[in-house]
Amino acid sequence: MTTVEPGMSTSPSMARQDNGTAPPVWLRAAPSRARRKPPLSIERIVDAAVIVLDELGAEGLTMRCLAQRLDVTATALYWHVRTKDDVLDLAVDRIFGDVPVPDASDNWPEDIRVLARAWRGAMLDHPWAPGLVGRPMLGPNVLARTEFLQSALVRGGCSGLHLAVTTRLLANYVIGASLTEATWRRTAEPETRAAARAHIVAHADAYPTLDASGHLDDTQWDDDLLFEEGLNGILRTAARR
Amino acid sequence: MTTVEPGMSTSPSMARQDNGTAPPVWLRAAPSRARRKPPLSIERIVDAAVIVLDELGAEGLTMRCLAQRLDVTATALYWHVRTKDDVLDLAVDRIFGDVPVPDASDNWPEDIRVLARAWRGAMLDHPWAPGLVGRPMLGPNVLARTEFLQSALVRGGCSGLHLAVTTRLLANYVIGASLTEATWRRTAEPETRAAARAHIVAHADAYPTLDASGHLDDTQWDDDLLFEEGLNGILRTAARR
DNA sequence: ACAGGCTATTTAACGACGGTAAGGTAGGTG
DNA sequence: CACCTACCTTACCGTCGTTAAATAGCCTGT
Repeated sequence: MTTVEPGMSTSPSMARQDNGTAPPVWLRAAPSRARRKPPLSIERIVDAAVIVLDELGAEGLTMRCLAQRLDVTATALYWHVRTKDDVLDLAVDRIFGDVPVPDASDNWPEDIRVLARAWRGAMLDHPWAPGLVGRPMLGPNVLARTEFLQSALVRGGCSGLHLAVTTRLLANYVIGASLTEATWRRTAEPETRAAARAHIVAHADAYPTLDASGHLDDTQWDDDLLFEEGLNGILRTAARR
Repeated sequence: MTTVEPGMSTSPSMARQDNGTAPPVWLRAAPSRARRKPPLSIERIVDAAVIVLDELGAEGLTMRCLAQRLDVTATALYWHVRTKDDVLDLAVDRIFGDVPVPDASDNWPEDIRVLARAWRGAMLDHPWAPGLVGRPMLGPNVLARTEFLQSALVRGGCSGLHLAVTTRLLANYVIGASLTEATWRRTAEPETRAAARAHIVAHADAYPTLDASGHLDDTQWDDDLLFEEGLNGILRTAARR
Protein backbone atom coordinates (compact mmCIF):
# COMPACT_ATOMS: atom_id res chain seq x y z
CA MET A 1 0.00 0.00 0.00
CA THR A 2 2.48 2.59 1.15
CA THR A 3 5.69 2.49 -0.85
CA VAL A 4 8.92 3.90 0.50
CA GLU A 5 10.17 6.75 -1.63
CA PRO A 6 13.74 8.01 -1.55
CA GLY A 7 14.16 11.03 0.63
CA MET A 8 10.78 10.52 2.16
CA SER A 9 10.73 8.95 5.56
CA THR A 10 7.39 7.87 6.94
CA SER A 11 7.91 10.02 10.00
CA PRO A 12 9.07 13.61 9.68
CA SER A 13 10.45 13.62 13.18
CA MET A 14 12.74 10.72 12.21
CA ALA A 15 13.93 12.62 9.18
CA ARG A 16 14.92 15.51 11.39
CA GLN A 17 16.46 13.46 14.12
CA ASP A 18 19.08 11.66 12.03
CA ASN A 19 21.79 14.18 12.74
CA GLY A 20 25.19 12.59 12.26
CA THR A 21 24.36 9.22 10.67
CA ALA A 22 23.46 10.11 7.10
CA PRO A 23 21.79 7.35 5.03
CA PRO A 24 23.70 5.80 2.11
CA VAL A 25 23.81 8.08 -0.91
CA TRP A 26 21.67 6.00 -3.19
CA LEU A 27 18.88 6.13 -0.67
CA ARG A 28 19.16 9.88 -0.49
CA ALA A 29 17.27 11.94 -3.00
CA ALA A 30 18.94 14.19 -5.51
CA PRO A 31 19.59 17.25 -3.40
CA SER A 32 18.02 19.97 -5.53
CA ARG A 33 15.28 18.41 -7.64
CA ALA A 34 13.90 15.94 -5.10
CA ARG A 35 10.20 15.27 -5.07
CA ARG A 36 8.77 16.90 -2.02
CA LYS A 37 5.88 15.88 0.10
CA PRO A 38 2.63 16.65 -1.64
CA PRO A 39 1.16 19.73 -0.02
CA LEU A 40 -1.68 19.39 2.40
CA SER A 41 -5.15 20.39 1.34
CA ILE A 42 -8.68 20.18 2.63
CA GLU A 43 -9.43 17.43 0.14
CA ARG A 44 -6.53 15.28 1.32
CA ILE A 45 -7.49 15.88 4.93
CA VAL A 46 -11.10 14.88 4.39
CA ASP A 47 -10.07 11.83 2.37
CA ALA A 48 -7.81 10.68 5.17
CA ALA A 49 -10.49 11.44 7.74
CA VAL A 50 -12.97 9.17 5.98
CA ILE A 51 -10.40 6.38 5.91
CA VAL A 52 -9.63 6.75 9.59
CA LEU A 53 -13.33 6.91 10.42
CA ASP A 54 -13.96 3.74 8.46
CA GLU A 55 -11.15 1.99 10.31
CA LEU A 56 -11.57 3.28 13.84
CA GLY A 57 -15.06 4.75 14.04
CA ALA A 58 -16.10 8.19 15.18
CA GLU A 59 -14.40 7.91 18.55
CA GLY A 60 -11.16 6.81 16.96
CA LEU A 61 -10.72 9.92 14.86
CA THR A 62 -8.16 12.16 16.51
CA MET A 63 -6.48 15.18 15.09
CA ARG A 64 -3.16 13.66 16.05
CA CYS A 65 -3.86 10.32 14.42
CA LEU A 66 -5.30 12.00 11.38
CA ALA A 67 -2.17 14.12 11.09
CA GLN A 68 0.07 11.09 11.50
CA ARG A 69 -1.68 9.41 8.61
CA LEU A 70 -0.90 12.48 6.50
CA ASP A 71 2.72 12.52 7.66
CA VAL A 72 2.27 15.88 9.32
CA THR A 73 2.01 17.27 12.82
CA ALA A 74 -1.42 17.73 14.30
CA THR A 75 -1.24 21.48 14.39
CA ALA A 76 -0.57 21.65 10.67
CA LEU A 77 -4.18 20.64 10.11
CA TYR A 78 -5.39 23.81 11.73
CA TRP A 79 -3.97 25.86 8.91
CA HIS A 80 -6.51 24.31 6.52
CA VAL A 81 -9.34 23.61 8.96
CA ARG A 82 -10.75 25.64 11.79
CA THR A 83 -11.80 22.89 14.20
CA LYS A 84 -12.22 19.15 14.36
CA ASP A 85 -15.95 19.62 13.91
CA ASP A 86 -15.23 21.08 10.50
CA VAL A 87 -13.47 17.87 9.55
CA LEU A 88 -16.46 15.86 10.74
CA ASP A 89 -18.95 17.97 8.80
CA LEU A 90 -16.85 17.73 5.67
CA ALA A 91 -16.44 13.98 6.06
CA VAL A 92 -20.19 13.47 6.36
CA ASP A 93 -20.91 15.50 3.27
CA ARG A 94 -18.09 13.75 1.46
CA ILE A 95 -19.60 10.30 1.72
CA PHE A 96 -22.88 11.62 0.34
CA GLY A 97 -20.92 12.66 -2.70
CA ASP A 98 -20.52 8.96 -3.39
CA VAL A 99 -24.28 8.60 -3.72
CA PRO A 100 -24.93 8.81 -7.46
CA VAL A 101 -27.72 11.15 -8.50
CA PRO A 102 -29.64 9.20 -11.13
CA ASP A 103 -30.82 10.79 -14.33
CA ALA A 104 -34.44 11.81 -14.15
CA SER A 105 -36.48 9.11 -15.86
CA ASP A 106 -40.18 8.94 -16.62
CA ASN A 107 -40.59 6.58 -13.68
CA TRP A 108 -40.31 8.96 -10.76
CA PRO A 109 -41.02 6.49 -7.96
CA GLU A 110 -38.21 4.31 -9.18
CA ASP A 111 -35.93 7.35 -9.31
CA ILE A 112 -36.65 7.97 -5.67
CA ARG A 113 -36.14 4.32 -4.82
CA VAL A 114 -32.73 4.31 -6.48
CA LEU A 115 -31.62 7.42 -4.61
CA ALA A 116 -33.00 6.26 -1.27
CA ARG A 117 -31.32 2.87 -1.61
CA ALA A 118 -27.97 4.44 -2.40
CA TRP A 119 -28.38 6.97 0.42
CA ARG A 120 -28.96 4.22 2.92
CA GLY A 121 -26.18 2.17 1.38
CA ALA A 122 -23.70 4.99 1.85
CA MET A 123 -24.55 5.33 5.51
CA LEU A 124 -24.30 1.60 6.10
CA ASP A 125 -20.95 1.52 4.28
CA HIS A 126 -19.72 4.15 6.73
CA PRO A 127 -21.49 3.21 9.94
CA TRP A 128 -20.00 6.20 11.79
CA ALA A 129 -21.95 8.59 9.61
CA PRO A 130 -25.46 8.19 11.04
CA GLY A 131 -24.23 9.04 14.49
CA LEU A 132 -22.87 12.30 13.15
CA VAL A 133 -26.15 13.42 11.64
CA GLY A 134 -26.82 15.30 14.87
CA ARG A 135 -24.97 18.20 13.27
CA PRO A 136 -26.60 20.28 10.56
CA MET A 137 -26.44 18.69 7.14
CA LEU A 138 -26.14 21.64 4.82
CA GLY A 139 -23.28 20.49 2.62
CA PRO A 140 -23.60 20.79 -1.14
CA ASN A 141 -23.77 17.04 -1.69
CA VAL A 142 -26.65 16.63 0.74
CA LEU A 143 -28.51 19.56 -0.73
CA ALA A 144 -28.09 18.27 -4.27
CA ARG A 145 -29.59 14.89 -3.33
CA THR A 146 -32.46 16.53 -1.48
CA GLU A 147 -33.11 18.66 -4.53
CA PHE A 148 -33.30 15.59 -6.73
CA LEU A 149 -35.61 13.84 -4.32
CA GLN A 150 -38.02 16.72 -4.14
CA SER A 151 -37.93 17.35 -7.87
CA ALA A 152 -38.90 13.73 -8.45
CA LEU A 153 -41.89 14.24 -6.19
CA VAL A 154 -42.87 17.35 -8.13
CA ARG A 155 -42.68 15.31 -11.34
CA GLY A 156 -45.05 12.90 -9.61
CA GLY A 157 -47.53 15.69 -9.09
CA CYS A 158 -46.82 16.67 -5.51
CA SER A 159 -47.09 20.30 -4.52
CA GLY A 160 -47.80 22.56 -1.58
CA LEU A 161 -48.31 20.95 1.78
CA HIS A 162 -48.30 17.46 0.36
CA LEU A 163 -44.90 18.06 -1.20
CA ALA A 164 -43.43 19.34 2.05
CA VAL A 165 -44.89 16.46 4.04
CA THR A 166 -43.68 13.78 1.65
CA THR A 167 -40.20 15.23 1.32
CA ARG A 168 -39.76 15.19 5.06
CA LEU A 169 -41.36 11.79 5.39
CA LEU A 170 -38.95 10.30 2.90
CA ALA A 171 -35.84 11.99 4.25
CA ASN A 172 -36.66 11.25 7.86
CA TYR A 173 -37.44 7.63 7.09
CA VAL A 174 -34.15 7.10 5.30
CA ILE A 175 -32.21 8.86 8.03
CA GLY A 176 -33.98 7.03 10.81
CA ALA A 177 -33.62 3.64 9.17
CA SER A 178 -29.94 4.16 8.44
CA LEU A 179 -29.32 5.37 11.96
CA THR A 180 -30.95 2.46 13.72
CA GLU A 181 -29.52 -0.14 11.37
CA ALA A 182 -26.01 1.26 11.52
CA THR A 183 -26.20 1.49 15.30
CA TRP A 184 -27.39 -2.05 15.54
CA ARG A 185 -24.66 -3.37 13.26
CA ARG A 186 -21.88 -1.33 14.83
CA THR A 187 -22.52 -1.84 18.51
CA ALA A 188 -23.67 -5.37 18.42
CA GLU A 189 -21.22 -8.20 18.40
CA PRO A 190 -23.18 -11.43 18.00
CA GLU A 191 -23.06 -11.97 21.74
CA THR A 192 -24.62 -8.58 22.45
CA ARG A 193 -27.31 -9.09 19.81
CA ALA A 194 -28.19 -12.43 21.27
CA ALA A 195 -28.28 -10.97 24.77
CA ALA A 196 -30.67 -8.24 23.67
CA ARG A 197 -32.97 -10.71 21.99
CA ALA A 198 -32.76 -13.03 24.98
CA HIS A 199 -33.71 -10.15 27.25
CA ILE A 200 -36.98 -9.76 25.39
CA VAL A 201 -37.69 -13.46 25.47
CA ALA A 202 -36.89 -13.60 29.16
CA HIS A 203 -39.33 -10.78 29.89
CA ALA A 204 -41.94 -12.03 27.48
CA ASP A 205 -44.62 -11.11 30.00
CA ALA A 206 -43.66 -7.44 29.71
CA TYR A 207 -43.08 -7.53 25.96
CA PRO A 208 -45.51 -10.12 24.60
CA THR A 209 -45.89 -8.58 21.16
CA LEU A 210 -42.18 -7.95 20.66
CA ASP A 211 -41.53 -11.51 21.73
CA ALA A 212 -44.10 -13.00 19.39
CA SER A 213 -43.06 -10.89 16.41
CA GLY A 214 -39.39 -11.71 16.77
CA HIS A 215 -38.27 -8.16 17.47
CA LEU A 216 -34.43 -7.87 17.41
CA ASP A 217 -34.28 -11.35 15.93
CA ASP A 218 -31.86 -11.10 13.02
CA THR A 219 -32.96 -14.33 11.44
CA GLN A 220 -36.57 -13.21 11.18
CA TRP A 221 -36.58 -10.63 8.39
CA ASP A 222 -34.06 -9.19 6.01
CA ASP A 223 -33.19 -5.55 6.69
CA ASP A 224 -33.05 -4.74 2.99
CA LEU A 225 -36.53 -6.14 2.48
CA LEU A 226 -38.00 -4.23 5.38
CA PHE A 227 -36.46 -1.00 4.15
CA GLU A 228 -37.70 -1.54 0.63
CA GLU A 229 -41.24 -2.32 1.74
CA GLY A 230 -41.37 0.72 3.97
CA LEU A 231 -40.20 2.81 1.08
CA ASN A 232 -42.90 1.37 -1.14
CA GLY A 233 -45.53 2.25 1.42
CA ILE A 234 -44.42 5.87 1.46
CA LEU A 235 -44.28 6.10 -2.31
CA ARG A 236 -47.74 4.59 -2.68
CA THR A 237 -49.32 7.26 -0.50
CA ALA A 238 -47.25 9.88 -2.29
CA ALA A 239 -48.63 8.75 -5.64
CA ARG A 240 -52.24 8.72 -4.45
CA ARG A 241 -51.90 12.41 -3.60
CA MET B 1 -33.28 27.60 44.52
CA THR B 2 -30.48 26.15 46.66
CA THR B 3 -30.90 26.96 50.31
CA VAL B 4 -27.97 27.02 52.66
CA GLU B 5 -28.28 24.37 55.30
CA PRO B 6 -26.30 24.46 58.51
CA GLY B 7 -23.32 22.19 58.43
CA MET B 8 -23.62 21.67 54.71
CA SER B 9 -21.38 23.81 52.58
CA THR B 10 -22.00 23.83 48.85
CA SER B 11 -18.44 22.74 48.22
CA PRO B 12 -16.91 19.91 50.20
CA SER B 13 -13.40 21.14 49.50
CA MET B 14 -14.25 24.45 51.17
CA ALA B 15 -15.56 22.63 54.17
CA ARG B 16 -12.25 20.84 54.49
CA GLN B 17 -10.03 23.80 53.86
CA ASP B 18 -11.29 26.02 56.67
CA ASN B 19 -8.61 24.90 59.06
CA GLY B 20 -8.17 27.49 61.79
CA THR B 21 -10.97 29.94 61.11
CA ALA B 22 -14.04 28.18 62.46
CA PRO B 23 -17.46 29.62 61.47
CA PRO B 24 -19.67 31.19 64.18
CA VAL B 25 -21.32 28.62 66.38
CA TRP B 26 -24.88 29.25 65.30
CA LEU B 27 -23.90 28.51 61.72
CA ARG B 28 -22.32 25.27 62.73
CA ALA B 29 -24.50 22.22 62.94
CA ALA B 30 -25.18 20.31 66.07
CA PRO B 31 -22.12 18.11 66.21
CA SER B 32 -23.63 14.69 66.60
CA ARG B 33 -27.08 14.53 65.02
CA ALA B 34 -26.58 16.83 62.03
CA ARG B 35 -28.30 15.97 58.80
CA ARG B 36 -25.79 14.45 56.49
CA LYS B 37 -25.50 14.63 52.73
CA PRO B 38 -28.04 12.37 51.05
CA PRO B 39 -26.23 9.33 49.70
CA LEU B 40 -25.38 9.12 46.05
CA SER B 41 -27.29 6.72 43.83
CA ILE B 42 -27.69 5.93 40.17
CA GLU B 43 -31.06 7.62 40.15
CA ARG B 44 -29.71 10.86 41.57
CA ILE B 45 -26.80 10.77 39.13
CA VAL B 46 -29.05 10.28 36.13
CA ASP B 47 -31.45 12.98 37.33
CA ALA B 48 -28.60 15.44 37.63
CA ALA B 49 -27.23 14.35 34.27
CA VAL B 50 -30.52 15.16 32.55
CA ILE B 51 -30.56 18.59 34.16
CA VAL B 52 -27.01 19.33 33.09
CA LEU B 53 -27.73 18.06 29.60
CA ASP B 54 -30.78 20.30 29.35
CA GLU B 55 -28.75 23.28 30.44
CA LEU B 56 -25.46 22.74 28.65
CA GLY B 57 -26.14 20.24 25.90
CA ALA B 58 -24.36 16.98 25.21
CA GLU B 59 -20.93 18.57 24.93
CA GLY B 60 -21.38 20.38 28.21
CA LEU B 61 -21.85 17.23 30.27
CA THR B 62 -18.65 16.46 32.11
CA MET B 63 -18.10 13.99 34.87
CA ARG B 64 -16.53 16.75 36.91
CA CYS B 65 -19.35 19.21 36.40
CA LEU B 66 -21.91 16.49 37.01
CA ALA B 67 -20.15 15.61 40.24
CA GLN B 68 -20.01 19.24 41.30
CA ARG B 69 -23.75 19.53 40.87
CA LEU B 70 -24.10 16.56 43.22
CA ASP B 71 -21.67 18.06 45.73
CA VAL B 72 -19.23 15.23 45.25
CA THR B 73 -15.88 14.65 43.59
CA ALA B 74 -15.84 13.35 40.06
CA THR B 75 -14.32 10.03 40.96
CA ALA B 76 -17.12 9.27 43.41
CA LEU B 77 -19.41 8.76 40.43
CA TYR B 78 -17.39 5.79 39.30
CA TRP B 79 -18.47 3.84 42.32
CA HIS B 80 -22.03 3.81 40.99
CA VAL B 81 -21.37 3.98 37.27
CA ARG B 82 -18.83 2.25 35.08
CA THR B 83 -18.20 4.91 32.44
CA LYS B 84 -19.58 8.20 31.20
CA ASP B 85 -21.28 6.35 28.36
CA ASP B 86 -23.35 4.53 30.94
CA VAL B 87 -24.60 7.87 32.23
CA LEU B 88 -25.49 8.88 28.69
CA ASP B 89 -27.37 5.67 27.98
CA LEU B 90 -29.27 5.94 31.24
CA ALA B 91 -30.11 9.58 30.59
CA VAL B 92 -31.54 8.78 27.17
CA ASP B 93 -33.70 6.01 28.51
CA ARG B 94 -34.73 8.20 31.42
CA ILE B 95 -36.35 10.87 29.25
CA PHE B 96 -38.35 8.20 27.46
CA GLY B 97 -39.76 7.29 30.83
CA ASP B 98 -41.52 10.65 30.72
CA VAL B 99 -43.41 9.58 27.62
CA PRO B 100 -46.75 8.36 28.95
CA VAL B 101 -47.92 5.03 27.61
CA PRO B 102 -51.60 5.57 26.87
CA ASP B 103 -54.23 3.02 27.80
CA ALA B 104 -55.17 0.85 24.88
CA SER B 105 -58.39 2.22 23.43
CA ASP B 106 -60.59 0.91 20.63
CA ASN B 107 -59.10 3.54 18.34
CA TRP B 108 -55.69 2.08 17.64
CA PRO B 109 -54.47 4.69 15.13
CA GLU B 110 -55.16 7.40 17.65
CA ASP B 111 -53.27 5.41 20.29
CA ILE B 112 -50.26 5.37 18.02
CA ARG B 113 -50.63 9.05 17.25
CA VAL B 114 -50.65 9.91 20.95
CA LEU B 115 -47.55 7.88 21.62
CA ALA B 116 -45.69 9.16 18.57
CA ARG B 117 -46.50 12.78 19.43
CA ALA B 118 -45.27 12.35 22.99
CA TRP B 119 -42.16 10.52 21.79
CA ARG B 120 -41.25 13.34 19.47
CA GLY B 121 -42.16 15.86 22.15
CA ALA B 122 -39.78 14.27 24.63
CA MET B 123 -36.90 14.47 22.17
CA LEU B 124 -37.63 18.07 21.32
CA ASP B 125 -37.87 18.95 25.01
CA HIS B 126 -34.38 17.50 25.42
CA PRO B 127 -32.69 18.42 22.15
CA TRP B 128 -29.48 16.66 23.13
CA ALA B 129 -31.25 13.31 23.06
CA PRO B 130 -31.58 12.73 19.30
CA GLY B 131 -27.86 13.15 18.82
CA LEU B 132 -27.29 10.37 21.32
CA VAL B 133 -29.48 7.85 19.55
CA GLY B 134 -26.37 6.61 17.77
CA ARG B 135 -25.94 4.28 20.72
CA PRO B 136 -28.13 1.22 21.13
CA MET B 137 -31.53 1.97 22.60
CA LEU B 138 -32.32 -1.11 24.61
CA GLY B 139 -33.43 0.48 27.86
CA PRO B 140 -36.63 -0.73 29.54
CA ASN B 141 -38.49 2.51 28.86
CA VAL B 142 -37.74 2.38 25.15
CA LEU B 143 -38.70 -1.27 24.93
CA ALA B 144 -41.98 -0.70 26.75
CA ARG B 145 -42.97 2.05 24.30
CA THR B 146 -41.99 -0.06 21.33
CA GLU B 147 -44.06 -2.87 22.73
CA PHE B 148 -47.10 -0.62 23.01
CA LEU B 149 -46.62 0.67 19.49
CA GLN B 150 -46.42 -2.77 17.98
CA SER B 151 -49.30 -4.09 20.03
CA ALA B 152 -51.48 -1.27 18.72
CA LEU B 153 -50.59 -2.30 15.19
CA VAL B 154 -51.53 -5.88 16.00
CA ARG B 155 -54.85 -4.66 17.29
CA GLY B 156 -55.22 -2.92 13.94
CA GLY B 157 -54.79 -6.24 12.17
CA CYS B 158 -51.15 -6.10 11.21
CA SER B 159 -49.11 -9.29 11.27
CA GLY B 160 -46.14 -10.99 9.69
CA LEU B 161 -44.06 -8.97 7.26
CA HIS B 162 -46.50 -6.10 7.24
CA LEU B 163 -46.23 -5.77 11.00
CA ALA B 164 -42.45 -5.73 10.93
CA VAL B 165 -42.37 -3.20 8.10
CA THR B 166 -44.85 -0.82 9.73
CA THR B 167 -43.19 -1.00 13.12
CA ARG B 168 -39.88 -0.01 11.65
CA LEU B 169 -41.46 2.59 9.41
CA LEU B 170 -43.12 4.27 12.36
CA ALA B 171 -40.12 4.13 14.68
CA ASN B 172 -37.69 5.28 12.05
CA TYR B 173 -39.92 8.14 11.00
CA VAL B 174 -40.31 9.40 14.54
CA ILE B 175 -36.59 9.07 15.22
CA GLY B 176 -35.60 10.71 11.96
CA ALA B 177 -38.05 13.57 12.36
CA SER B 178 -37.01 14.24 15.94
CA LEU B 179 -33.36 14.10 14.98
CA THR B 180 -33.55 16.55 12.12
CA GLU B 181 -35.89 18.93 13.92
CA ALA B 182 -33.87 18.94 17.12
CA THR B 183 -30.67 19.45 15.16
CA TRP B 184 -32.19 22.32 13.27
CA ARG B 185 -33.47 24.00 16.39
CA ARG B 186 -30.33 23.45 18.41
CA THR B 187 -27.63 24.49 15.99
CA ALA B 188 -29.40 27.28 14.28
CA GLU B 189 -29.43 30.74 15.70
CA PRO B 190 -31.69 32.90 13.56
CA GLU B 191 -28.68 34.22 11.71
CA THR B 192 -27.51 30.72 10.77
CA ARG B 193 -30.99 29.66 9.70
CA ALA B 194 -31.31 32.72 7.52
CA ALA B 195 -27.89 32.08 6.04
CA ALA B 196 -28.81 28.51 5.17
CA ARG B 197 -32.02 29.58 3.52
CA ALA B 198 -30.23 32.40 1.73
CA HIS B 199 -27.68 29.91 0.43
CA ILE B 200 -30.42 28.01 -1.33
CA VAL B 201 -31.95 31.15 -2.76
CA ALA B 202 -28.56 32.34 -3.95
CA HIS B 203 -27.93 29.05 -5.76
CA ALA B 204 -31.47 28.77 -7.04
CA ASP B 205 -30.08 27.52 -10.33
CA ALA B 206 -28.65 24.45 -8.63
CA TYR B 207 -31.62 23.94 -6.28
CA PRO B 208 -34.67 25.15 -8.22
CA THR B 209 -37.18 22.88 -6.50
CA LEU B 210 -35.89 23.51 -2.99
CA ASP B 211 -35.97 27.22 -3.74
CA ALA B 212 -39.52 27.18 -5.07
CA SER B 213 -40.86 24.97 -2.28
CA GLY B 214 -39.37 27.13 0.47
CA HIS B 215 -37.05 24.43 1.82
CA LEU B 216 -35.46 25.52 5.14
CA ASP B 217 -37.89 28.43 5.26
CA ASP B 218 -39.29 28.44 8.78
CA THR B 219 -42.24 30.66 7.92
CA GLN B 220 -43.48 28.27 5.26
CA TRP B 221 -44.94 25.34 7.18
CA ASP B 222 -45.41 24.42 10.79
CA ASP B 223 -43.23 21.56 11.97
CA ASP B 224 -46.01 20.08 14.08
CA LEU B 225 -48.34 20.03 11.10
CA LEU B 226 -45.79 18.37 8.85
CA PHE B 227 -45.06 15.70 11.43
CA GLU B 228 -48.74 15.01 12.00
CA GLU B 229 -49.50 14.72 8.30
CA GLY B 230 -46.57 12.38 7.73
CA LEU B 231 -47.82 10.26 10.60
CA ASN B 232 -51.30 10.16 9.10
CA GLY B 233 -49.89 8.96 5.81
CA ILE B 234 -48.12 6.06 7.48
CA LEU B 235 -51.17 5.10 9.52
CA ARG B 236 -53.42 5.18 6.45
CA THR B 237 -51.27 2.64 4.61
CA ALA B 238 -51.01 0.60 7.80
CA ALA B 239 -54.77 0.44 8.07
CA ARG B 240 -55.27 -0.56 4.43
CA ARG B 241 -53.15 -3.67 5.10
C1' DA C 1 -16.63 -0.28 74.56
C1' DC C 2 -13.86 -1.63 70.93
C1' DA C 3 -11.61 -4.02 66.99
C1' DG C 4 -12.40 -5.14 62.27
C1' DG C 5 -14.48 -5.20 57.93
C1' DC C 6 -17.48 -3.35 54.38
C1' DT C 7 -19.21 0.70 51.80
C1' DA C 8 -18.77 5.03 49.95
C1' DT C 9 -15.97 8.77 49.06
C1' DT C 10 -11.62 11.55 48.67
C1' DT C 11 -6.89 12.72 47.18
C1' DA C 12 -3.62 12.32 43.70
C1' DA C 13 -2.23 11.40 39.41
C1' DC C 14 -1.85 9.59 34.39
C1' DG C 15 -2.26 9.85 29.54
C1' DA C 16 -4.68 11.67 25.73
C1' DC C 17 -7.28 15.08 23.70
C1' DG C 18 -8.57 19.77 21.12
C1' DG C 19 -6.61 23.93 20.52
C1' DT C 20 -3.22 28.27 20.72
C1' DA C 21 1.04 31.10 20.23
C1' DA C 22 5.22 31.80 18.44
C1' DG C 23 8.86 30.58 15.61
C1' DG C 24 10.91 28.63 11.60
C1' DT C 25 11.45 27.35 6.53
C1' DA C 26 10.82 27.04 1.65
C1' DG C 27 9.65 29.44 -2.82
C1' DG C 28 8.46 33.12 -5.44
C1' DT C 29 9.11 38.13 -6.45
C1' DG C 30 11.09 42.78 -6.29
C1' DC D 1 20.06 39.84 -2.37
C1' DA D 2 16.21 40.98 0.88
C1' DC D 3 11.52 40.37 1.76
C1' DC D 4 6.94 38.66 1.85
C1' DT D 5 3.68 35.11 2.10
C1' DA D 6 2.12 30.31 2.61
C1' DC D 7 2.77 26.46 5.14
C1' DC D 8 4.44 23.73 8.77
C1' DT D 9 6.77 22.68 13.41
C1' DT D 10 7.95 23.05 18.34
C1' DA D 11 6.34 23.90 22.73
C1' DC D 12 2.70 24.27 25.58
C1' DC D 13 -2.03 24.95 27.99
C1' DG D 14 -6.23 23.50 30.16
C1' DT D 15 -9.57 19.88 30.29
C1' DC D 16 -11.20 15.52 29.80
C1' DG D 17 -12.22 10.32 31.23
C1' DT D 18 -10.42 7.19 34.13
C1' DT D 19 -7.51 4.49 37.60
C1' DA D 20 -5.10 3.45 42.09
C1' DA D 21 -4.48 4.12 46.62
C1' DA D 22 -5.62 6.20 50.89
C1' DT D 23 -9.40 7.43 54.04
C1' DA D 24 -13.71 8.29 56.52
C1' DG D 25 -18.12 6.61 58.18
C1' DC D 26 -21.00 2.80 59.61
C1' DC D 27 -22.36 -1.93 61.01
C1' DT D 28 -21.46 -6.03 63.50
C1' DG D 29 -19.60 -9.45 66.59
C1' DT D 30 -17.57 -9.77 70.90
